[in-house]
Amino acid sequence: MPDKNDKPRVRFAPSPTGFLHVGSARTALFNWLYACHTGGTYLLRIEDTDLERSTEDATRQIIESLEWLGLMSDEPIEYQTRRAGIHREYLHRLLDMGRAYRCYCPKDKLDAMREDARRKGAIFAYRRGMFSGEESSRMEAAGAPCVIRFCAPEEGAVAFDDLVYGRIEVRLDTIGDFVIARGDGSPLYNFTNVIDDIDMGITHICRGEDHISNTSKQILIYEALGAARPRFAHLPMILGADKQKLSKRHGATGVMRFREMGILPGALVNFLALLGWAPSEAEFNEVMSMDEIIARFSLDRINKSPAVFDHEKLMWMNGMHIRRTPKERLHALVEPLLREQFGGGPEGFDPHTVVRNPALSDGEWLDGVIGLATERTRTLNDFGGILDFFFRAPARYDEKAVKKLLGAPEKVEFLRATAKHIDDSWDRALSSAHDPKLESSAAADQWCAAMEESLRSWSEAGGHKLGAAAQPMRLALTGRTASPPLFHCMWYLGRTETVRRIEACARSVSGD
RNA sequence: GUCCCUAUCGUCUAGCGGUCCAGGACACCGCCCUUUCACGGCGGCGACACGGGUUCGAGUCCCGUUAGGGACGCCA
Repeated sequence: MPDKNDKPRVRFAPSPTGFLHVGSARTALFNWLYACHTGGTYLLRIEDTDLERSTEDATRQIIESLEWLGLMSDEPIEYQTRRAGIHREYLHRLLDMGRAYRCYCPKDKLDAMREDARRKGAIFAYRRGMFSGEESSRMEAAGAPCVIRFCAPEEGAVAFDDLVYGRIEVRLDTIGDFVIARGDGSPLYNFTNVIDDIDMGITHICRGEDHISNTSKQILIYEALGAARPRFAHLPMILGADKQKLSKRHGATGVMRFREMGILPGALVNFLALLGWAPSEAEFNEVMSMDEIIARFSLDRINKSPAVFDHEKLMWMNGMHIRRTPKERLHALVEPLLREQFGGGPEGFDPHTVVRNPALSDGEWLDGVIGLATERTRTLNDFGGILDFFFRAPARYDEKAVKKLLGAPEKVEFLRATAKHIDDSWDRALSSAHDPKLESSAAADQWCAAMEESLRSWSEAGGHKLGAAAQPMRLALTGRTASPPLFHCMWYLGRTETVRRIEACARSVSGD
């Protein structure tokens, strides 16, 4: 029996200063995938030590986003502000060991030194002793506020083997005595992050590439404390179309925005997983479920180069996921959207505004209609636009199409004759779909096939191709030249409404 | 400016010294299926940033150049 103790423990540690960004979501995802693949544990830690910028609202939104993506913590969520005792304890330990010290150097002096160094093209690394004269002692005696700095070694180098980037080495003379606690005593990121990772037993740290330069500082703290350092895996950045780091400027970047756009969480996860990572198969189906991704995932196949977020590909992938979603699930997702757009109470759509085939139950009808749109969508929000004519008769007809398809009186006459034929043969087509054992959608298919055959032979007998009859009818029924399959539209609209719409269109076009 | 990192089709990527006149996916363009749109199928367009090495042989290793990104906080 494998021991949970030798399994990886990973965490996602967002700071609640705004909504969950897709870049952060991708970091959370990779941690989660690694934990799932290895049978390890995935934790969530809210890094809210920056009281100025952290908000409860952001915390709530981040958790909501993670829940939606299915990336929730295996253990209760940790909040850094509730761990202050631990931070204090370690801070004193470093102070007692002489690996940290109080620094009274005023901010303006610091700024001047930084500016000076930059002008000379040098690295600014603050060192203990740079401000320790009389003034410093006086301030200390007066109990002035001071920051606490980590006492960093000055010679040699820190190195670590990044699981993605390989060996990274940084000279120690580029790292100064960095601040680990503010003037008010509250601890800072580079410190709390390390302490919490030690305390929570984190074995692998997977985070954005922008943290590479923090890593060497953090390793120094691990070493000062004699703690085992975790393995690091840095993820390449996600870029916008302009190749700049993805930000609000690039439009939708918040995870919840994608939900509003009608993106499926599984599609976003799938898309994000493939940004900077690819399975080992040379050729593979890019459309994958979470389980398929987990099974293939490994850190050593993560790319080093940054990736541009391709919105078009996300849309394509979302369409693929919509088509893979089981009927019932899709119905549950789409029905509220249709209801919102076309009205109707909790009991169903208002029968006075939605005229439909009375032979079908509410459920059969909605399932059927949603099924007609499914392969035509890229987002959940597309359903309404494709199916609108089922919920209300066309208010006007595509002008160019009217001119082309119904521009002559004889064409309008032919449309009227077509309506009559549909009306006359409706029930005959129905008899072929009579088998009560047939599922509703199969019955619909049979009726459609029968009706198509009927209309085909009728129009061919009159010297017309099927399309000559079908296209004007599509226009009459939907107001457009593009729609789901015509006979299915007729079937779900029902006999009365189909005939009514065709006549209404003929009247409207001929101006009487 | 300094430090770190990166560099294959427009985009996401496969490639871990010969099997690559570079493979797949999105997008785009044709054709097929077809009553329209879509789905699906088939085909096309399209890349190893540049220059030096190393090697019998380099997209693959090394060094430069160039370009891009990140970090240089009492933010995380």
